[in-house]
Amino acid sequence: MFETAGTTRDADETADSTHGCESCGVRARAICCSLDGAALAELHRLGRRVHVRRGQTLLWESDESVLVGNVLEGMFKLSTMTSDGREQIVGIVFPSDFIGRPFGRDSQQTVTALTDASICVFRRGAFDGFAEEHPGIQQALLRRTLDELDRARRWMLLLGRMTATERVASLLVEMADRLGGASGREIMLPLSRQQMGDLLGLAIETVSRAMTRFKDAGVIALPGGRRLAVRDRAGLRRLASA
Amino acid sequence: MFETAGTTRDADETADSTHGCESCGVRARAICCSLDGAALAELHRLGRRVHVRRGQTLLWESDESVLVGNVLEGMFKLSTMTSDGREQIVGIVFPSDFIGRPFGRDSQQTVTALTDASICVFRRGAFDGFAEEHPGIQQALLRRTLDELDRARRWMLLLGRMTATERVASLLVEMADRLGGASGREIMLPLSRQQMGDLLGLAIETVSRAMTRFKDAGVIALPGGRRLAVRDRAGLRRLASA
DNA sequence: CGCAGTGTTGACCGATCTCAATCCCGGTGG
DNA sequence: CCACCGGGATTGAGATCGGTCAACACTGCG
Repeated sequence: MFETAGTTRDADETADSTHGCESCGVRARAICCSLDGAALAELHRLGRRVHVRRGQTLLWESDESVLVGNVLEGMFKLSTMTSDGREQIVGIVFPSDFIGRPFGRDSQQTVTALTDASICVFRRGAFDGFAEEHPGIQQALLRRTLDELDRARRWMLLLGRMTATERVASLLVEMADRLGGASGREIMLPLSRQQMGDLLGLAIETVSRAMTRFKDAGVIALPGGRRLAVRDRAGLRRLASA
Repeated sequence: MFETAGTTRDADETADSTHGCESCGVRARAICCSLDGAALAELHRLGRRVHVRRGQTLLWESDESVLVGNVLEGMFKLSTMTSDGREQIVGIVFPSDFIGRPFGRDSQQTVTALTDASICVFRRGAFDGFAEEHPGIQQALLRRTLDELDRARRWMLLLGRMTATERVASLLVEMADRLGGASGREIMLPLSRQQMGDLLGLAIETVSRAMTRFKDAGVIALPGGRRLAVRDRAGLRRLASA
């Protein structure tokens, strides 16, 4: 579900192209790492850097896919909704990850910033054209998409077959792995309880109850708000089973 | 979830290469459609045609991904399991679809034939090497994988947020669209009730109950066994909501 | 200090699961 | 032609997990 750890900084809504790709923080990890100088310069001319605020939506489900891009800083959620408004988060996007649906088609998900964020965006048509000319980009995208598909399918097991306890524990383990580093260290959850519920297919209260049970069992600590520290990683992993 | 309609014929377990790609039934739709004569001949030399029986497993979850291929005839399921044996079907594979995980990595799913089937298989290493040399293949794979990812994510909405009724109705609608053609026509479900449950994240009894409710409501007919006729497609679609 | 938004807790309800009995269809053998 | 058999499918009864509704607590901020 999660791809790469990343940090968030202040952001504003201006667009600029003042920085070259050389200074780009995700240069080595994003799909552009497959490009050499000339091609990179060409791609650079097609893109611009955009800052978005937490909560802002970049693409709407079933609208035409007008833009694609790389995440530079911050995190996004991908979500879909039923016609009556039930929401399911289908992916979390981290810095260096790719956003949007290249090659025709409507966007199948809504893309919303979970934190203030900055991205390097391209008009979809222009990007498609560039990709046609540059197999390296398609190759990089392919590998990324295959990984993403594996992750989505693993999540289907969670949604279809796991209990609430297992789901919440799985999420916390993944969070800790991604954001936390050493055990015992405190991390800041990037998701509200509601968003955790939307990701896990659970009601907000069920998420909350599971977490207090884990806290009472001494497996985690919740110093308040979105702060989390994993006390017993093995125990938590056991609760996640899978 | 489903990609292409297909038929099933008798099959045996022998492998052969007697037929050229020209006569291949999925030539126009599989990823090899991106190849010209010479490259196609080269790929043909790497592959062989294999027949498998219903129930036979090609790849096991978390084993090394040793082979990939194109489905010629028949259908497969992709599935994952929890450590204690709960199963989730994460995809159904139809003729002309691609099977397996190219580019390193373990297979993340078990691939099992739902019907007698035949496929055109390659050793994964050999296929990877070929793909490196032929961007067209990677491009075709990319488009396919993007579609598959969209489908997987749509299914996540079903698993995470839909009721049992909606799930079963959604599946039947999709089945009818894929296999049925005209409304009222009878189709043969490729899945047992158990497999429908494993795909929908439901207990077998829940699937069965939903179907009899649909039958009693006159929306579908169940002439017995795996046979199904959709009587009121609009009504069924309404039950599927989404 | 109070307000608003978020998170927690409790009580209750209902959808879905589980367990178990029965049914039905297709195939087999007498 | 029919009785029997086996496996999948259906049906029923009861248990349970998670959802819903509602009250309350906490946190951060003006």
